[in-house]
Amino acid sequence: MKQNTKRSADSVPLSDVDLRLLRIFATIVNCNGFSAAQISLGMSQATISTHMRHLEERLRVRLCERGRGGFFLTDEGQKVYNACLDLFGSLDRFQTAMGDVVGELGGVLSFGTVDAMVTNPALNLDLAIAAFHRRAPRVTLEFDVATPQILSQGLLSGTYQVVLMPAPARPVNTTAQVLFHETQKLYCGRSHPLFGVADTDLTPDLLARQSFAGRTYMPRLPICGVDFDWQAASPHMEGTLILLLSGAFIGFLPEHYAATEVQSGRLRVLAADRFTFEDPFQIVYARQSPPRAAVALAQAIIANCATAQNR
Amino acid sequence: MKQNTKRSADSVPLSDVDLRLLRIFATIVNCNGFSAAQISLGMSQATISTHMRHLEERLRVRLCERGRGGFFLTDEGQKVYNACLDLFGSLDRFQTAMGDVVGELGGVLSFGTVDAMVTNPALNLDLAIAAFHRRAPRVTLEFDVATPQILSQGLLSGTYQVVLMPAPARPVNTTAQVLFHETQKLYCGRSHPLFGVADTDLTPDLLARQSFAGRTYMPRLPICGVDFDWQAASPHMEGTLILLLSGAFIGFLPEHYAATEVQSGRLRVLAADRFTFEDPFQIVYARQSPPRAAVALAQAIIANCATAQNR
DNA sequence: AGGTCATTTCGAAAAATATCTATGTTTTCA
DNA sequence: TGAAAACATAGATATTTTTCGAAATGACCT
Repeated sequence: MKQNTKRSADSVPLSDVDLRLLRIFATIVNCNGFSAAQISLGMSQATISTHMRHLEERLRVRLCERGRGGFFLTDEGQKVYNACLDLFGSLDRFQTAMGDVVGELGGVLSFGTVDAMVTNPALNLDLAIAAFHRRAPRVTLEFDVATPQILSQGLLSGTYQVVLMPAPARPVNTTAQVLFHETQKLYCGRSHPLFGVADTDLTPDLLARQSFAGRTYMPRLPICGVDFDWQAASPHMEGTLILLLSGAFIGFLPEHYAATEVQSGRLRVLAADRFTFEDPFQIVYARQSPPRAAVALAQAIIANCATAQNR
Repeated sequence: MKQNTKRSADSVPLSDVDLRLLRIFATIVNCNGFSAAQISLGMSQATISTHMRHLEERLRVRLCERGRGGFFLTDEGQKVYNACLDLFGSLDRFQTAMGDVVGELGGVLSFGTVDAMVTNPALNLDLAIAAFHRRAPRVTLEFDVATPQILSQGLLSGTYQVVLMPAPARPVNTTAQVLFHETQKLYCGRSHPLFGVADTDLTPDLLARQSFAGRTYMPRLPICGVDFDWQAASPHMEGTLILLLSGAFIGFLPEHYAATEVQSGRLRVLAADRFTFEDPFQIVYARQSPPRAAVALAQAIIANCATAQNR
């Protein structure tokens, strides 16, 4: 018998055995060298060398330069390495799915959120995660911080299974629940010209003339009736904060996030009553066949959120 | 040496060797039985049986019932099978990426389109595919027909690399080019009350009172000034066509698609001059790191489209 | 030139895998 | 009840894979 089997030497590698080579390759890259990878891989460096040769033969490409001059990836090696990480992600997800089938919560769960969620007093993310880990101790939790765009995209592409993000942009085919509303107020730094101006003098017109620092992903529409003059933008809160502290810009921050800076006198609220809006936040996960661990995490977060609209 | 390595028996399977088992499993499912899979797999039924046992031991779940009573998947087996198809898709994509690195166009390329694209005279999809295959003969082309929603979602999740769909809903992080405009006109079937009515008597008001069959994914807004009475919807053209032929509904179809039915007298245009609109169609693919084969296919389609706005 | 470091190559032994043939077991159907 | 179909199991064997130790290479430093 045995008609096909043997992988034709001219075809690209991939399949079965080769997967191990890819894992070895990735480990070598992480360890930055063959010798250093010995411990991680638990094999002699002679063996490692052999494996690398096999992989490079399959791919017909040199993946890394090595030797006395140091270890570094070639261009192709970099691409392959990236592709590997993607692939391993898929394999993780498969493993999670497998664990689901068997009934045990296991594998890897990727959670993504926008930044500045720690200081939020209503959302007890730490407690939620503790609770989740108690309930699903064998799940490896991957915690990532990114922009809403990246998050919703990653949710669709499977990079994230659960995501915490502002509400306006809910991706299709997902289940979402609004968790809380974040109060955003307008601030400026101590050295900003408006720092000493009385609230009553802060006309929309005056504010519209100031350099404004916004969130990169926000639409540049008028806010609270003011058509701000976007002169800077940052995708995250910390960036915005620094811009404001510089004294060159005014901009919005979540109240809880700005609180400490306000107390220390480095930041000031501008007409708190007039320039404020509520940003709704939601917890989102895939609608069809979300891993049970994903649902568990979402529930843990909802349960631990003080102001959650518990349906 | 050798500290970890060995997969702990209690952990879920996955890894290296097991991948082969999954492939075997999928083949068995496709063949609907062990004996039938012998030829496809090129191994004796005894061997196949052994493999299945191994897989089920790893997963600690019975995947299928077999025996004289017939072959069928258990619930778990069905889930695993689905997860497998996902996983194989990821592996295909990895292989494509690998081919890209080496410089040869290979692997699998998934193309998705809405239906009723064959009869479109401007778009020479057949020619485009022929040209693409000449240029990239080693690429396995997967051709799928689906709704715009599914298509744009699949584009983001990596299920499709290239997609042909109506223009309004372009997903983020993609490259798109409008290819052509499809002329949509209003039709009704031979047995419909309006079939004999003169065009001049077809007032918007009269049309608004007819039962209307629309496309599932279209927003239910007024079209050409008429607020149609949605009483049926289908996600594809063929469904819409049957609804119209039934004589119970009026509805829009692409002109080229309705042409044959109009000629045979089974369909009639309703006031062609007044009730018509142009639906723009676009070719879309991922913006960052699209496989080169994807770009090649997109270009082939653009090149072969008569009315393409060649930038 | 000599020494060192990182890797490569070689050859052989051990371990794991894959597969077959032949023979049971179970279930269905006549 | 018995034959046939579909699968399971056992034992034997061939093949592949993995790994290591030891020696070789080759660049770099002094």
